[in-house]
Amino acid sequence: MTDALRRFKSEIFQGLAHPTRIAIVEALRDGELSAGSLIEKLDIEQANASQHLAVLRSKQIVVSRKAGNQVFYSIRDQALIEVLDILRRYFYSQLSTSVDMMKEMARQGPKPRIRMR
Amino acid sequence: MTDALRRFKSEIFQGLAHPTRIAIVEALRDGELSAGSLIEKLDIEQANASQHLAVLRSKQIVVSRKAGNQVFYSIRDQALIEVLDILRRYFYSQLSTSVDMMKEMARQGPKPRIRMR
DNA sequence: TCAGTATATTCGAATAATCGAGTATACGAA
DNA sequence: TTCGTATACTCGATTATTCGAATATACTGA
Repeated sequence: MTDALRRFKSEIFQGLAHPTRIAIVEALRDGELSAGSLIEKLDIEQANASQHLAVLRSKQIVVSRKAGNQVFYSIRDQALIEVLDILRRYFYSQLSTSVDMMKEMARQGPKPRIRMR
Repeated sequence: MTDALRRFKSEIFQGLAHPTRIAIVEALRDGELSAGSLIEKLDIEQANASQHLAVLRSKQIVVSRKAGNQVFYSIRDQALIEVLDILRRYFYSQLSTSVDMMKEMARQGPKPRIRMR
């Protein structure tokens, strides 16, 4: 049983292990949004959004509701928001002492990946 | 800054996105352990353990301390334990209502990948 | 120095994740 | 039915993760 629990947790973590998917979950924090609203709000490709939403669905992180020809997504459990909040605090507490963070962020720069706003 | 925060979170999640690494973090819950103790306790290959520990180190999830011949690992921040606890509660609350969980768990057993929607 | 123990790293193969482009499906309105 | 919109899925290429095996490094004690 413990093993199943660990697999379950790792699936949740895997589901959240991408910046875009975190952005999606955070965007849903205050309530459901249609896939289209998410795409617009996050400025991502439609196909990409759909793929990430499929991942979130498969890990049971979000649930979807169909209304007419749109699909509304919402977070399945508030616990996940709690988790993100804990990590936000963790991030800032680390920031004050950790210069390694700079390394981590710089690692993103040199390669063709451009981001970093 | 929001972007960096999301990348940070996703790195943490990625670091925890493997059952073995979750087992390691849980084993460290009550205090530091040497790499050897972890290997024995979790019954995993030495090289594999070392690789997973390297991941956890690179994501700043654990810190290591060298003492003579051995290396002791501990969790960098209690926040991560909190996160695991939240997910444990989440798991059990889902269990009572979610039959999909069984599918998820069954998927882990035999080799053939079933694709269900 | 050498031998033994503890841990880390490298290698190569297998698997999985990711992306954009293209295509398919579902729905509402005409 | 057909059209237009919203969303999902498939494909192929690229990159990342994972594993065990082998090797390397670091430390201790003789």
